[in-house]
Order: sequence, then structure tokens, then C-alpha cells
Amino acid sequence: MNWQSDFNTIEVSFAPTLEAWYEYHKRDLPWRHTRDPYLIWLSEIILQQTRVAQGKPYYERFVEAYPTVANMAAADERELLRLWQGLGYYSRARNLHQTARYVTKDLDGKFPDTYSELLKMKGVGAYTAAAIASFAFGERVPVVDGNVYRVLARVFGIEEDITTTGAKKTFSALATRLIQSAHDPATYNQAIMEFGAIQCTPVSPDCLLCPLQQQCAAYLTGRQHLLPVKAKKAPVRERFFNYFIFRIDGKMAMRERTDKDIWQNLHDFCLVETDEPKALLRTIPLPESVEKLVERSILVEPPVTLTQLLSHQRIRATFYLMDVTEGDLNSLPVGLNWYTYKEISQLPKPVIITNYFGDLLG
DNA sequence: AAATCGGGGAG
DNA sequence: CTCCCAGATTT
Repeated sequence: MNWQSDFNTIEVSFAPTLEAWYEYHKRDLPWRHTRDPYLIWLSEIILQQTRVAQGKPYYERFVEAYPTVANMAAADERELLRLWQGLGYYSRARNLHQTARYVTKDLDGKFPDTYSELLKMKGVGAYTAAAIASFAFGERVPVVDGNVYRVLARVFGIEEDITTTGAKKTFSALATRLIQSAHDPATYNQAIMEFGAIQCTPVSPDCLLCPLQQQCAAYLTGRQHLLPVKAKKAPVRERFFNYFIFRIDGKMAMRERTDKDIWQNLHDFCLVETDEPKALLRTIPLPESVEKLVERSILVEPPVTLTQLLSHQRIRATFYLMDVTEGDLNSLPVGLNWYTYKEISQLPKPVIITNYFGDLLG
């Protein structure tokens, strides 16, 4: 047996081995009890870059609120964002809504049933299209997610930087070969991701009880902890937010974020961003409309500073709670509107805003 | 090809 | 602290 046929033997046994492992080790997760493409799509969007433990309660709430794609299409986008609040990557919620309407209106409620048609939906890329196509329709297309990168890099000893375009092609090509030997494409795709999530984990993988131990290039050379190779991320950008919370008669001034920036379509307060931290209110350069409002307001408590860490940014926000004492309530700076506390509790807001409110307003 | 988009949990 | 999670889209 030469090296070529030996290599092919590993490729052919790979999928059946994982499928067998999966039948014994799989977790009982809610989206594994359905083949409804709508529910599978919903679960996959929620789980993008999101751990199962974090996404699961959101999935339950969304299924309860919108049992069908038509229900979701009929909903208000703000309602979806409110349900999505705290999960991050809010474009997912906006795309969810847009795609629900696309399926309901343009496709007459019939969910796309092939990889290439699924790929046309907003928010559905190569991974999600493959997941829905295989889980709901049995199509033989491989999922390639973070788990798959890790498992394949280790078992096959691939040292390419997984953040590059070339690696994406390498791993996809290998994954396409491997799924050909699967007994069932849906089971195999579930299996390799589950295997990455609970056996071949990023830190301290359970190699001693691994069914692929003697076929794993990384284990056989003691390089588990070195694979996959991944370029380091750029350092996070520091940002300083100065929030003015204008308050009067049980209302607060808030605005919907519409700039091409974080937290699009979520609601926050009057924001003045500075390029350095400002400990004193009078040192913050204010736009004229804000300055005029500040002048007829009084600071009702010492400013509170909170920090929110994002993937690429560290937000340090200082909150100035201001009671407006006089003047025309109809003349707020552009974009701001008065909201009652009850209304505010229903608005989708960034986590740092809900943290500021504490238990007062969700 | 590189940057951007959240938030949380594990170690 | 660092890493990374059932990635996609924009620049």
C-alpha cells in the first residue's frame, strides 16, 4: 500500500467514523427535532458566531413569537430587534426580517430548497446555505465552519492560516471530498461540528478518547495545540462616548442609530464622541444644539462610566443624567425624540445602555 | 484581501 | 488577559 492509497483510506473512513461517534455523543438540541427549513434557517442565523448555550434561549423565544416564516414576515422590524437584543451582530436580525418577507412575498411562502437558491438569501452565506440544504433537504454539500476548520486542520495536518482566502478553498475542497463517503450528509455535517464542539475542542482536546486518534496528523506529531493556524487579530480601537440623557416629566430623549457604525437601528441617547476620555463636562466640545440644551439643564447625579468590549472596539461610555428645567420641549437636537419609560423599555437597545439602566428598564 | 459587525464564556 | 464561537457583508 503506497502513501496515496493510504491517504485515501483515511478520507474514506473519516465520515463514517464521525457519524458513528455522533450517534453516541450527540446533544439533544431543540433545532435537531425538526426538518422545517424555516426553523433550521432561524437556528443557523442565531448560531452564527454564537455559542449554542448563548443562542438556545433566543431560538426558543423566536420560535414562540414567530412559529412560521409568514409570522416573522408580518412582524415589525423593531420587534425583531427587541427580541434579538443582547445577541450582537444586529444585521443578522435585520436580514432575518428582510429574508422572511422575501420568502413570504416573492417566493409565495415556499422556502428555497437547494444550496444555490438558499445562497441568494440575505444573511445566508456558504456555511448557512450548506447547513440548511443538508439538514432540511438532504443535499450532499459540506458545512465549513470554525469547528470544521479545526477538525480538518488537525486530522489532516493542514498548516495554512485559516483566515486566508486560499485556506477557505483548501478546506472546502477537502470537505467536499470527505462528505462523499458519508452515509447521510445531514448526519455527517452535524457530526463534524458536534465533534469539534465537544471532542476536538480549541483548548485541551480530548485526544485520549478520540476515535480518530491513530489517524490524526496533529496527534501523531504532538501538534494538536498548534492547529489550526490562525493569524492574530488587530488590536481593538478605543472609543469614548459621552452620553447626555435629557430627562423631563417622566420622559427621556433617545434616538435610533442610523449611521454606518455599530448598533445600527438600536436606540441610545444624545451622543458626543471624543477622541480621548473627558472627565469634566465643560471640556467636552458640544454641537450648538446640544450645548443650548445642556445650558438649560442640571446634572442630577455624578456621571457614570461603563465599559463595553466588542470584537474590534472598546467603548468607554460616560453617562450624564440631565434634568431639563425650562424651555421648548419640541426643540430637541436632530434625531432625538422624547420617550416615556414604558416606551423605552420596549425599544431595542445596546447592552451598554441596558446595563446603565440596570434593573429599572429592560 | 482586509475590515467590520457583539456579546459572552472558558481558561 | 486571550481566544473563539453552527459567519456574512462591505470596502
